[in-house]
Amino acid sequence: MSPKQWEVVYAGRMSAAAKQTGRAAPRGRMDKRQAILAAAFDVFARRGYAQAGVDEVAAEAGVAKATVYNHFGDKETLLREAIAASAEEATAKNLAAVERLVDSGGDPRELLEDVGFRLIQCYCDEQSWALRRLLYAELAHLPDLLEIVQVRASARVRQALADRLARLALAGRLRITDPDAAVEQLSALLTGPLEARAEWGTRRLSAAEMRQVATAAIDTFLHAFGSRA
Amino acid sequence: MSPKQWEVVYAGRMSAAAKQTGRAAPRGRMDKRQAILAAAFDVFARRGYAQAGVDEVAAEAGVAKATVYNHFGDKETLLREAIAASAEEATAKNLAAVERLVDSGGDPRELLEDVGFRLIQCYCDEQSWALRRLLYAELAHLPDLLEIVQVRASARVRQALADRLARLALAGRLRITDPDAAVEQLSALLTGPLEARAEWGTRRLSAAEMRQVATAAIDTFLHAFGSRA
DNA sequence: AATGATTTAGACTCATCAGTCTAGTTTGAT
DNA sequence: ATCAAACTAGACTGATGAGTCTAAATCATT
Repeated sequence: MSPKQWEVVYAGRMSAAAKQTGRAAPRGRMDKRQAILAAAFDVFARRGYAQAGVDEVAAEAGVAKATVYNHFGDKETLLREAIAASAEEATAKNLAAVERLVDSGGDPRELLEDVGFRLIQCYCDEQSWALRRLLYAELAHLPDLLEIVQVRASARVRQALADRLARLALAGRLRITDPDAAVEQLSALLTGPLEARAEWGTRRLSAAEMRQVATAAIDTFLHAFGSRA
Repeated sequence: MSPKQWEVVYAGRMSAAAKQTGRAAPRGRMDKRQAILAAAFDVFARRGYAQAGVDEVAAEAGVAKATVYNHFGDKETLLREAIAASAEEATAKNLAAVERLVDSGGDPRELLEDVGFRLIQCYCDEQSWALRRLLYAELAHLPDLLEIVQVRASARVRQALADRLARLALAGRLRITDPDAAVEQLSALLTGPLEARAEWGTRRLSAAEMRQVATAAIDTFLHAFGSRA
């Protein structure tokens, strides 16, 4: 990649970060910064925040420890930024799945099963499990992590899903009075069974098993919210 | 309490622990042991495993640090035992709720809503959130915690619930083919919405809100599994 | 009262690790 | 080619905390 292109990425991220958080603008070269964030997330996810050493992150990022401190100031900020970046990434994938929820005239069951399956795939992604683990783990002493993930990830996906369900209801494909309540039930049905089945993220699920969970979830959902119930 | 009574408790716990884990028998006086376990869980839950100091646990238990080591050998064992004890306690409460699920001839909706509400109350207990947080947090580097909680807590409650649902189905109050699948859907509907609503355990839910979640869950559940669907 | 096990306060060792500092090297832009 | 900013290796400090040890005190039992 040429220097010009890096600049574009750099400027893009800077303005986004500035708008959203008002934090001091990141300094230093962008490729290093990205590498550090990725390494930090991996190491934190693998070892836990307290057990992870900044030296270790630096080593995995192929960077000197001082560079980490030059970019992020301290370990806590590094965690926050790594989590925020990872959450952003995961959200994008989730939104892409929700976007497929458009009425194409066919049986809504098939459509919902497809989108449900895709959402389950997102949820079962290794990084996704790691993100939730990290969040749960550090929530007690870094309560502001919640805001990062809830506002910038979870709430956005729910909002998008509610919008799509509302449109399907308006088109007569579903019988929904409160789209938010419907989303609440749907996402519970989709993700609830995964905790136990995937053994809280320690076991990989086969595509078949994920499909099965999606089918069961949509079946129950349609009994409650389908138009020809 | 008299010394005799302590002996009884002591022996009881020893044999149970020996059967289940094969760990070395606990030594020392039982009241101290209990106090340490309770304090350890509190401190670990409040600060996280790595951030918690054994000195801190000892202080909160009103005990010398050496006593902690005399009872549990090291910090990791202390965590395991504290989690196991807490999980046992939580399971007992859950099972008590499930036990109320008996056909009394009336509308099954009311019955299910009552039991659902009670299960939600258990789930939203401060200690219950702390337990899940701790579990999630340390699962990555102590995988055997999963077995403790899954086998001795989660699975037992699901089993009991499946049994009760099967009896209701047999009595014609529900239309269920696979009780395990029904339990999976039901518990997803009951607990799924709580994560977001309780902001992952950082916010206390009102009884009214818990009731509302229970009502919505049972409503959806009965659309799918009620006999006069 | 005697005894053996348990508990206690607190000092102590040793390892780990966040964060700093230094002195020299690389890099990108002009 | 030059310059300033970014990067590097690695030594260093200071704090924290797990686990041990000791000598005295307390407890339960006989």
